[in-house]
Amino acid sequence: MSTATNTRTVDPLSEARGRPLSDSVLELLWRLRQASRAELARQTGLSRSTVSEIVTGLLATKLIAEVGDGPSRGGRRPVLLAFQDDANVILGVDMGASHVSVALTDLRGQVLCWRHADHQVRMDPEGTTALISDLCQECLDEAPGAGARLMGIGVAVPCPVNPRFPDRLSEVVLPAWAGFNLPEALSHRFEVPVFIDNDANLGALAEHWWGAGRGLDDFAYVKVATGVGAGYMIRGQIYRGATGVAGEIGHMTIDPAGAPCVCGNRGCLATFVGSESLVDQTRALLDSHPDSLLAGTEVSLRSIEDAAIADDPLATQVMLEAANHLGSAIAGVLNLMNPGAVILGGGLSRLGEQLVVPVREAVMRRTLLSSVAASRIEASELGPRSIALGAATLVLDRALATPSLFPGVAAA
Amino acid sequence: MSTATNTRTVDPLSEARGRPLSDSVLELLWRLRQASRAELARQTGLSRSTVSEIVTGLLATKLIAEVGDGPSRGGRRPVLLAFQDDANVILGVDMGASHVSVALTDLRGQVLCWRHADHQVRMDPEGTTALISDLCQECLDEAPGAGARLMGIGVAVPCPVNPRFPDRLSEVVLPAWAGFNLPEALSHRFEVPVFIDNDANLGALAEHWWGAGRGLDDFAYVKVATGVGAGYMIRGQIYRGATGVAGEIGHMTIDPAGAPCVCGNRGCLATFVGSESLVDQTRALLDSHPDSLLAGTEVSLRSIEDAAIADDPLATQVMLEAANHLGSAIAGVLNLMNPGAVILGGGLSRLGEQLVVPVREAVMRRTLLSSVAASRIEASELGPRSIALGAATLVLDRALATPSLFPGVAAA
DNA sequence: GTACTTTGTTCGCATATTGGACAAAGTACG
DNA sequence: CGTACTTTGTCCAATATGCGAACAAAGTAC
Repeated sequence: MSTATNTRTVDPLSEARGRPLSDSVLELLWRLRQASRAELARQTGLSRSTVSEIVTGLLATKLIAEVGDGPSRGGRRPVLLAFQDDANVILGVDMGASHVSVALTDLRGQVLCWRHADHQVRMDPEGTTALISDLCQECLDEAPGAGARLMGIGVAVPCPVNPRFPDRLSEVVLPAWAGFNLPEALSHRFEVPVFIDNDANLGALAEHWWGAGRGLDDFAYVKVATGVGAGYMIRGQIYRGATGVAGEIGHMTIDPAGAPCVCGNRGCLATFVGSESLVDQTRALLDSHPDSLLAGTEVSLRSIEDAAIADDPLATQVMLEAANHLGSAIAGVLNLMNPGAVILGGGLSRLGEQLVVPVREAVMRRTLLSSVAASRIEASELGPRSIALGAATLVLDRALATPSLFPGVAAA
Repeated sequence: MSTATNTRTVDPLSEARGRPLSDSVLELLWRLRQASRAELARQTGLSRSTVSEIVTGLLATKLIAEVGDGPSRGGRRPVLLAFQDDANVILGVDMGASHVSVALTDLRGQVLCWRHADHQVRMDPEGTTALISDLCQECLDEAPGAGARLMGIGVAVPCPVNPRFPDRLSEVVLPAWAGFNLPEALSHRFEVPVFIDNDANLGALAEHWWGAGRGLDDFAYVKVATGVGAGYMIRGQIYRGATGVAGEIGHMTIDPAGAPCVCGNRGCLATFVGSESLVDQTRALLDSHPDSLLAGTEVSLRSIEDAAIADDPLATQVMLEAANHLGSAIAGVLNLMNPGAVILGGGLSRLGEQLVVPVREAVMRRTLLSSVAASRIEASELGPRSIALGAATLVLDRALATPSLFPGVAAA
């Protein structure tokens, strides 16, 4: 009774089985973009008659449309059906520790509108919720007719999400948010279902659909920004662990003799590559690099990244060390989980190959098992918008798996 | 054309979807052991008429039987149906680096017959295959009528298994076995389907069905014996990674300044807790412990375990150090994967709490994230037979998910 | 122009499952 | 006891889903 009607849990595991085959037609057409009924029949294994019937139903929803004839394959020319990417829009919210971003996307992950604001999210649930609502509304207002076509909102949060209680944000990471129900607030305001998940998980989801993880059902996404976190795709689905805290790579022990960490341990990855640590390291080295681009400036993670991109020797050195430590942790991920790829995201991935190459080298130094060492290690293809995009994709993902989530599609 | 008809791949991912609901009746009755048709209808959500029809079919296969009336729930007394655990038998083969064990089980994981033989498996595919065949035959001969009721053979191998080519054993770990097709040989000899998987994976499966992992859909099993390996249950299924080598925990770096490992790296877990390392450590300490139980004996992993169980100070010290290093690696597993439990198996788990308690302490020292540190860490409940049992369970697992594998059940 | 191919629809059929009716067998209680 | 209600298991008609065959429309190949 207390949960809002429109707020959805993250992963309805119970419905994994017994999904009607007919649902896969829509998903397939989404993937193919365009196809004839006959082609859909061939690829789904359904009969042409069955596909015809399903297509008739989908045409009524306006999610697909007939768009003329295709080329003949030696007989009558097929009627092409096309998935209508603009039939609906989705809002994706990236709530960071100190910023909020909102993306309005179509059903192909195209960003139609983008809003970003710096805000101290951690301490201010009410203000943040109001800000998110405003940014969402701005996006909807900017795109003509978007309000009426909105099908859902996805939210990425910078803390673990327990799949069993997706509405409650972790009191450990965000104590001020205890008892505050962001999804319900958004669901009430915009009257659409709201889905929520951890930011690294949604980065992985975005890469799986649109980026370097396309075609891979098992890979890891490592987000290196203010903090470090990992998200996993396992068998094509986000993996959250038993209690939703899988991917806490930031507190892996890299060096038992390292510096103490806020978590109470020593030598955690976060103590080497967290933004605070990188800024400190940079400041300490400034004396011996008086001609660095960073000399005399207010050093921040972003300014270090920029300097490294500009080939500043000091910043490059800091990044190389960070890459080395990242490599140690990633070697552990490879040994334990054997992902098909490791995709590096977050602010540091702006460095591209400048980051990836030394990480690869560090991994090689730590894993000589040939099969493991062959794993792909790559930078994100999606850039800073990947988290908000992933949040929107969460909604799309659920809807294509369960078409009754689309407005206008009758529930099975 | 080249694959044997009866050799099955490990995990037919493709058939995950569209499984007929009727199949779940058998699985449910297996879980419940006894239930009436009405009870099955309530729990599956199917109508009583449907369940009745399905039950009629299953009765004909002798997999289930009517076993009298149950207590009334306020009306007519229900006819109890019982799963017939002895309707079929399964052979589980544990092929280690230097031993072979075979278990004959019923459909409830009960070991009906057990055979064990030491053998240098690594270099001798032909001899090992013959030995396995003989041990299997002995088990079948010992149990009356077992030969006719055999439904399948599961095989655990001490190397990674690529799900896409389950028949080919890793040339890296077992070079002499390259091109040798063990499953095909067994399938031809016994004329039943043969399933194969890695030993740690099957240890995890056994714990999931019969041991400390019951009721947990996400946990890790760590096998500490001659080598160290991990098997994962993820969402109730074995997880093998992108290329089947997930769980290579033995080559995780514990200490970057540690001793060199055969893998070319330094400070791997295997260099601390592998049998060779433990034997070496023990020998080195023998001088300073002249009154140890191990003094003057041929030290082996097994004798160290025995001595530790007998509270020998030297052996205890070696085990404590091993537990400490194991804890480091397990802390990494907890941080990365957030399993619901970590179950310790293999020879060292004979120590029980003597091993588990120091491992827990070491983990606590390395993971202070409250949610992670709360993870259960336990010793295997199944003992040395767990791997062979898991191999047999692999067959049972597949058959309950796909009843047409049971002899006598018509294919859908 | 003729023979073959491909597409999409229509229609009858097979299969799985449901829901209602019903008889058998029980309980609850005056 | 007898009556009213419950539960169980079966039978049967109704329904939904998907398939295959047949067919007309539209195209290609030569």
